[in-house]
Amino acid sequence: MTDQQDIYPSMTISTDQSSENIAPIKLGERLKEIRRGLGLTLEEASQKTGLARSTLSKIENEQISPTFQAMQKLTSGLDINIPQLFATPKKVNTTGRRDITRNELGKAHPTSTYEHELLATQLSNKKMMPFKSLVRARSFDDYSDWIRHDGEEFLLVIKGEITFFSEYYEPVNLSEGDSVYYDANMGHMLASVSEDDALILWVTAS
Amino acid sequence: MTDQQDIYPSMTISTDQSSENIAPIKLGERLKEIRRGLGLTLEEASQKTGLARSTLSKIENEQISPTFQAMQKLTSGLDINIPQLFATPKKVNTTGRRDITRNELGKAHPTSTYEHELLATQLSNKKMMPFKSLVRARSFDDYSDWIRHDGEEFLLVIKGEITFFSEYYEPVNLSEGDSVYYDANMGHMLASVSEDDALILWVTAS
DNA sequence: AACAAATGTTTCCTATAGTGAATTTATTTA
DNA sequence: TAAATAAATTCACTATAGGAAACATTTGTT
Repeated sequence: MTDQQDIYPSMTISTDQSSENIAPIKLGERLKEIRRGLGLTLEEASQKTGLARSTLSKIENEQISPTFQAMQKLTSGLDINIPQLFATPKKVNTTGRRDITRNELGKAHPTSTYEHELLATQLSNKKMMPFKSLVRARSFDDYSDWIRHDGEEFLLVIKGEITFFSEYYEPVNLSEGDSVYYDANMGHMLASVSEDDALILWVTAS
Repeated sequence: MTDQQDIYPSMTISTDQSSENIAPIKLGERLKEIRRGLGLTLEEASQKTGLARSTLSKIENEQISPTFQAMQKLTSGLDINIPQLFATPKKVNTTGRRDITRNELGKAHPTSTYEHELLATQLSNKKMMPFKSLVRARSFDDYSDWIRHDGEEFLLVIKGEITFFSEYYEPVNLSEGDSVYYDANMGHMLASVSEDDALILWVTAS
């Protein structure tokens, strides 16, 4: 699945762990709060960070935009967390999106071991990526190696029966209606047990 | 669904964004990975970020230390978040969790309009919450108001037929195999059309 | 191979970040 | 209150980031 993600925008998952997407960040203000919170003067902060007193002053007053180097000195010197200093400027607050995919009318995406049908491909930047898959593989050997990628995955058997192989567990058979939720960093793969290819629903999030 | 989430740890969804990683940083290297991962050339990245191609090249090769301004352009232009920039992608937190739910053996959770069956309840702090639901409601009037909550939702009709009502769209009928992906902030609700209660799979992420 | 097209790097210049010293502003103390 | 001291800001300068274009390198094509 992973290899072609770039080509399919609808396959992109918005990782969106962005903190409270607060306004266009007032880094200076923030820094001042932090320094004050630590009860430090500019001079003391200067000592700790190795940045000139004047530089700190300018940063706090938004007169200059510190370099990454400077920020590293700041964060290590004052022992603060870089990600916190940032805020993603644009809050995408998506609301009201909707995408219906009729049965069998998803976007086909065949591989050697699966016949994927991508769902909700009209929407990009989703938190989840849902798709149905026909499991063509019949045994472990149909794969060259474990499948492994970021995020978590949920799968539900819609039709047929499969064996679910995973790196840290014994293989287990899943029948219609059975489901499994797992960490996708753990190697995993599927094989159909039933005569016909099994049909499953897959949802990924990262 | 929302009202009782606190009581059920397995219903909690990990919003993530925990502080985690300490600044390691080969920023340039990391940026290059990200850009490449997005399948962008320097020129394309330049267009998206508003930073000169040469500047991007220098940043990637650690020849300069970008200013905060530049970094903001980077993160908003490439739609990446800061943790992503600072996280070493190597740290595979292979938790190796796995949770199988056999057909009809999920955790029952009945309401007036739905008969929910929670799946993967052994795991807490998941990115997604999957559950099957029998749709008992037969019409719009069975609800007092729109259902509305944070996150995004994916639903697939397993059995029967339903009408999907939503705040900004006309009602639409969904049959077996049909699915819909929508923003859960948008008011939504379901009613069974079929004689028997319809069975659906639901996955939520926020 | 020879060429063309694209992608990436380096150069050279301007704009701006960073610094120590001078200046101003706040705070303390007599 | 003013003087003394501490703290923060501004000044004048140097160092470095950012941009346009030249240059180099890679990739694809005939």
